[in-house]
Amino acid sequence: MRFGPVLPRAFYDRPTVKVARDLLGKILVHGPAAGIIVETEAYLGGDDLASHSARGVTDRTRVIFGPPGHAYVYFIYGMYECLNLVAESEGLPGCVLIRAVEPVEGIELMWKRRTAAKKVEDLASGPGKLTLAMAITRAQNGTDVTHGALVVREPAGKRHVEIVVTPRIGITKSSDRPLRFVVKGNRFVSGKIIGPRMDTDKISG
DNA sequence: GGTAGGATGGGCT
DNA sequence: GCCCATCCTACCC
Repeated sequence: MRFGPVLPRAFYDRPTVKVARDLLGKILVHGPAAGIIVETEAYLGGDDLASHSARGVTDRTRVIFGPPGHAYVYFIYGMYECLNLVAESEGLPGCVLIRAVEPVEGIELMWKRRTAAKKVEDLASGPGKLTLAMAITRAQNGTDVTHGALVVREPAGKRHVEIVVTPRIGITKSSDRPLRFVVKGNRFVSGKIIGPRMDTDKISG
């Protein structure tokens, strides 16, 4: 087997910030396509007004309040879809937006799916780009990511990842919180600017 | 190297 | 009717 075991539900059944940090370096797999997760954002419950869950349970947000280890895929700006992984115990909101992966398998397929990409770094360096590259759509909304075609695996060999913490991208509400997590120095992250570095030790949860 | 503006449609008030 | 957890192109240094 090319990668390690699939992450179990217990991995996701924890505080959202911990799940977001620990997902860095793990392998997102969808069928023949796979990539190393290099950038995530945490969307919390409580007073996090940037979260889709902030206005309560609706048809769209139901999955965020459901059991951990499921995919929340939403449609944005009339054109794109974004992948989240649900954290926290059932009944509590919390999810992790996957913002970028470093392609490792099915790269030829990704080139076909991402006709606008000019270099490898463009294939999946953004939440809308990676769903295109990996063919993840709203068809996967609500699916269980602890088994099946869409899963997250441990990497083949464990290695330490250094994490940079910044504010989240593209939001206006609750925009000052240190809830974006990036693999330090990785060139497959979204955008050109990593953003202001914040104090990792101040993260709680 | 950089950025401004448009595409495009679902969710919610 | 307004607001988006975005991306791409055109255009300008």
